[in-house]
Amino acid sequence: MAGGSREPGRTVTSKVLSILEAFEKSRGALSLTDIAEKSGLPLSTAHRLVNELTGWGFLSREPNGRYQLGIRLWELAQNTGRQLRDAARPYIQDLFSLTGETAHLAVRSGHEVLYIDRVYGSKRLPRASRVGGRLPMHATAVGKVILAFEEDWVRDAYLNRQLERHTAHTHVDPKRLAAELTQIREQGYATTLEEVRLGSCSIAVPVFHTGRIGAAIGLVLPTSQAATMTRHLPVLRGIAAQIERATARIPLESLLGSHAAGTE
Amino acid sequence: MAGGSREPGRTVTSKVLSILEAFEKSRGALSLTDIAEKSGLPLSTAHRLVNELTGWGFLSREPNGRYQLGIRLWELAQNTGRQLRDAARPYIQDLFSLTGETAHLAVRSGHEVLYIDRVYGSKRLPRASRVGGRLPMHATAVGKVILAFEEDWVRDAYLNRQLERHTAHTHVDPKRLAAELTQIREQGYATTLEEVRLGSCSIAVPVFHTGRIGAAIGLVLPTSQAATMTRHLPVLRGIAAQIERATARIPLESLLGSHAAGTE
DNA sequence: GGAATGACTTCCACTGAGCGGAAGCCAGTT
DNA sequence: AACTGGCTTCCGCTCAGTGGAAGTCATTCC
Repeated sequence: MAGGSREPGRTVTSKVLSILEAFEKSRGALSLTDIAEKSGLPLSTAHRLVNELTGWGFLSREPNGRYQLGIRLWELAQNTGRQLRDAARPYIQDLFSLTGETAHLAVRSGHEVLYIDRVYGSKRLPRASRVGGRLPMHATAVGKVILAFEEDWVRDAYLNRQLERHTAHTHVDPKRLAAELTQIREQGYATTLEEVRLGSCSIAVPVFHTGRIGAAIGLVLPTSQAATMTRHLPVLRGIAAQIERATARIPLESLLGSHAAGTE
Repeated sequence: MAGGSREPGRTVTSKVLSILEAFEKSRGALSLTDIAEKSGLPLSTAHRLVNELTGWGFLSREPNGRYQLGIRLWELAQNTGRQLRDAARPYIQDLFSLTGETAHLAVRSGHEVLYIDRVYGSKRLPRASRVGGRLPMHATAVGKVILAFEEDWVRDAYLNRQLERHTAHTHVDPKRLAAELTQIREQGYATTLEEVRLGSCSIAVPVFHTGRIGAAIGLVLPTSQAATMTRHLPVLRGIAAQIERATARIPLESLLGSHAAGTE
């Protein structure tokens, strides 16, 4: 039957999930053709699956014919990690109101920091991070502080990889980074200075859970405030302590559902 | 061979999605057996699919062997409706800081209100609503205000259904509800008094987009404040205007991706 | 201790759901 | 009127998916 590009061995499940993931790679709505391309599926296969997903509300179709992730997906996903987000949210808000700066809550996911929550003001700011987004650990204050307090093997594994450079200021030398992490562990907080993006710096402190590092909270500020950002340390530490208290009674697994679902 | 409960005609996609939806019906982690039961699949089929979903990070397995929705799902879903949430978030925060009361942003989804965002303080409060959660429109202030300003056919369709009663105070008489909606349209805000849950009341105002009702913002307060809750109206209206301004340039579809993916 | 229970995992031969090339359709565009 | 690009439908072949049954592994109970 004339060859064809049939790629046997691919499960239906993997096709469905590829379709959903196609939307991660690109902002905004996708046409059927885009989806087929990004997910590596023949057009007619994509068509059939996309239709079914739309029927279930996992995709939605805009008036112009393009597709978007559906609200059903979002609704479902709200259950994920809710314990941590819900418990920590008011404190992250306090952190923002007390400092007036963009405040973050992040955890480790594989070799990256995953931003769980973020509270910010209405002034427009250049946003490198976003809720649900990932950044490398060595370039962010939340990442560094998590890495610093992680178990040795996690830190060692991390430092053995090629460290991505974001700006000229990113610390990518494993030796120097290791030394920096030691210092962070001693002083109890981490900072960055234009290591993800020019114009902004950040400071973060650890949040512990059952004796282990669980998450980190941090602030992002314009570089102009770099010299004085340690003035926020008392607030950061106070809020971290409150989050620790609020989450202490929640079993670790149900905080994020064993959050090592690391991409990469 | 020999009968068996094979249910032909069921697509793989539907099985995968049923598994994901199984987690909506029940708080917390599920065992494989639970999943199989809730999704109506034979155990071995569920096992295979669950394994694959876990591999992709759409489910995660806790140390105790139970499954949870995975972070991957949550990450993906953050893209949904981000435009509206991100644009409105700072204003909802202001609404909370200015009033000190739990603040909500909600849209209509089918015949229900869907809570898009929620800002609250650290004091423990009985929470009827949650982000990603749904409530009937006639029992909530945000719901009533959306219904009041919706197109006639939406309102008529709604009133033609059996209206669910949550407490003794829920307004379930279609005639009286219709009159109430007219009044809401005239006065420009809606209130409830213990209509979802005893002990709390609420007030909400509409948020328009391109001339149509797009969303609603509201406050939930303890019943003790019911008599004076209209004092928050100026703030509510001011914030609504700001959200309208902030979202005006965003095309309607990309706000939530044509949000009528209504369950029910 | 060992049998019984409950929950998960693996196996494997049958089969229909899924497949996808090709043809059809429908707006725009030239 | 021919062309183009993107979506939708069709349909016979075939392999991914299936799920009953048997195997494994804790835990509980006698």
